[in-house]
Amino acid sequence: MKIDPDSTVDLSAQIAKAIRDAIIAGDLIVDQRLPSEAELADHFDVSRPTVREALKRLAAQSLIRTQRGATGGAFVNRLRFEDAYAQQVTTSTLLLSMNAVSFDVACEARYALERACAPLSAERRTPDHLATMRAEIHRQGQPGLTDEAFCASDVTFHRALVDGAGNKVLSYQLAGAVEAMQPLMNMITFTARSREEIVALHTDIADAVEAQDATRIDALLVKLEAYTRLLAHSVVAARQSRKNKEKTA
Amino acid sequence: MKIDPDSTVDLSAQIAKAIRDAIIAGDLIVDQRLPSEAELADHFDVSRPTVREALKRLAAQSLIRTQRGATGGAFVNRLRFEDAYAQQVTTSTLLLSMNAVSFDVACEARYALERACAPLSAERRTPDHLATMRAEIHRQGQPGLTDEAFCASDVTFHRALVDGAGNKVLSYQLAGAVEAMQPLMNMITFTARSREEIVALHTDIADAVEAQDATRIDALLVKLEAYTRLLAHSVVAARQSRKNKEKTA
DNA sequence: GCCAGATTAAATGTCAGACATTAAAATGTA
DNA sequence: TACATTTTAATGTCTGACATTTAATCTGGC
Repeated sequence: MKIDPDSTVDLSAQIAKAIRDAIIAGDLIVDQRLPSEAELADHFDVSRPTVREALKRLAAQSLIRTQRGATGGAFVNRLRFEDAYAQQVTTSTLLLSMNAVSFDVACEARYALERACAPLSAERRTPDHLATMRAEIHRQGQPGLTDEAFCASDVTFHRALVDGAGNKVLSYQLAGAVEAMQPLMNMITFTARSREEIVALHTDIADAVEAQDATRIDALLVKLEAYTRLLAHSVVAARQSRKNKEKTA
Repeated sequence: MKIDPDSTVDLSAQIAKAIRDAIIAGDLIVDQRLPSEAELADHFDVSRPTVREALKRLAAQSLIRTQRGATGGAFVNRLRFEDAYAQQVTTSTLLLSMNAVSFDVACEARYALERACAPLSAERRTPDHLATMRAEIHRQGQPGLTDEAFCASDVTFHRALVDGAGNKVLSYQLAGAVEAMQPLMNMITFTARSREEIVALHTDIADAVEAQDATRIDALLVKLEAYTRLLAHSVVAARQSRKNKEKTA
């Protein structure tokens, strides 16, 4: 592991990269302890604060964890699916908001991916997944539910559908796509009428999943996507007309 | 933005979280300059090194960038799709290797997602995408190509297919799934015979994409997935039998 | 001999102050 | 005005110190 002290790049960034590469290459294995900060400082010929900045960079990516105390230090972290989920959701959310990704593009991506899960989910869903879906459908029918809570329940419902595929990698990849949509979905105001419509579709989907009818799930997801986009467009249109009114007034 | 100095959590982690939350909430907008390190240290009532550790954490997630000089400082970074790609690939790769995800599970996820792109790609692919696919097919047919180079070309081919869908969000989500497979694919030794087979399938896929025949693309991807898994299994089997031989010897 | 408590040691966490380096802005000059 | 120089404000880095945490070790009493 070496760095170039003459490079214009931050020393801490270089050190972080060197260690990260070692982890990716398998030179440092899970739960292995890195040398102490003092030893690393000595090795790279930099000061301890510089090493610390490098370690914090790695910690931010969940690549290492640190423990204080006598036998403490920095350890290569086993990257868990849950940790990766959280990061992916944050990244995806920011990506959508900062790049002004349109509702349609995000929605298309989400449903395309979700439909990819449908056949596997039809085949492998467990009673647990079905139970979660039914429970969320029930929650979505409750009067007095805020729009935020409705959206959150929607996310849980769809995650159950995705998790039903019984493929952790698939679930991980989709977590970002589904959850990153939530801020966009939250802009929609769900009327009693539209909630009824969505709950009906969700019920049909749950039935189809229970019946292990992949074709039907796919068709229902297409319908749900179309309906969601219709709702979003009507919100945009309503805003537009309000704007025009204010202009003429 | 506040932190709790009595918490057992690192101050730098708390500060990073506070700033990250502010960015996600939209309180800090793209390209906005954060207060200087000295000002932040003052605000949070900590020392400059502590603030710096927090900023490095955010830099590691591409949430901020820093500039030196008189008008320098830390700026909220526009998270670009390319930056997010890179991070997602790193995370996905580690996730697969550290959690001992089986070839079959990763492969299933990858092809499920890729098939989700197929209909869109059939509809929207441009001459550029087709050209890339043809070029990579040609490269894959060259004799003397290393297995690594063959795999890399395979990734480029499949990314062209995915990008053909013309949905940046979809491309982003799939980058991880496709590229993270590469280390696993690299374990396979591609014989001349198997390369021929793959090139033939790739050619058929390119033809189907050009003909905008979504159904055919889907069927070919299913075949390609089956063949890839077959190859992987034969490698595993070969290794197993060699092992047994050594044992008895 | 063994256990509980005190001590020690080794590591990270934090701080203070200094200097180096960078790059833009302000200033001076032909 | 155009160009070279100086100033300035910021990040990057270093040194050295102290605080805190935690496990291992030592020590005294039973």
